[in-house]
Amino acid sequence: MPEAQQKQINFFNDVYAVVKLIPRGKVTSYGAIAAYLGARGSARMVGWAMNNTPKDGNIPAHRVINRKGLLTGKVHFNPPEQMQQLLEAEGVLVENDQIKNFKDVYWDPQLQLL
DNA sequence: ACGTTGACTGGTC
DNA sequence: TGACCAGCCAACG
Repeated sequence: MPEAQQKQINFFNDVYAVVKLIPRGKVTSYGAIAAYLGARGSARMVGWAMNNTPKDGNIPAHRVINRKGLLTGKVHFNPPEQMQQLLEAEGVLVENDQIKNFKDVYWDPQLQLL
């Protein structure tokens, strides 16, 4: 396997690992994950990684949103409505593709270190 | 090789 | 929060 590809897969795995650590009923942002991994590039890489999220892995991608609490990635779900549906099922209030109690449900990966 | 694009973010107004 | 801009890096045509 090419070295570059291996490196990218490791980055993906890190992203997935952090996403899996997000407690039920909580959400976090792409930037927070990027920062936790050492800001390797930028938050866009996290979004790119999510775009390659393996469907067969138990990745709660619906818990990853942008800094404004907006469900920017809902269109990448199948179907898109499922993202909000999953969040609401966990107790996260969503309205108009946006987290209502964003501050309350926000979870910072850094807390995982404690 | 270059320009565009994107599940982003932080600063400014 | 909204709009606009710049920085960011890999993928794609």
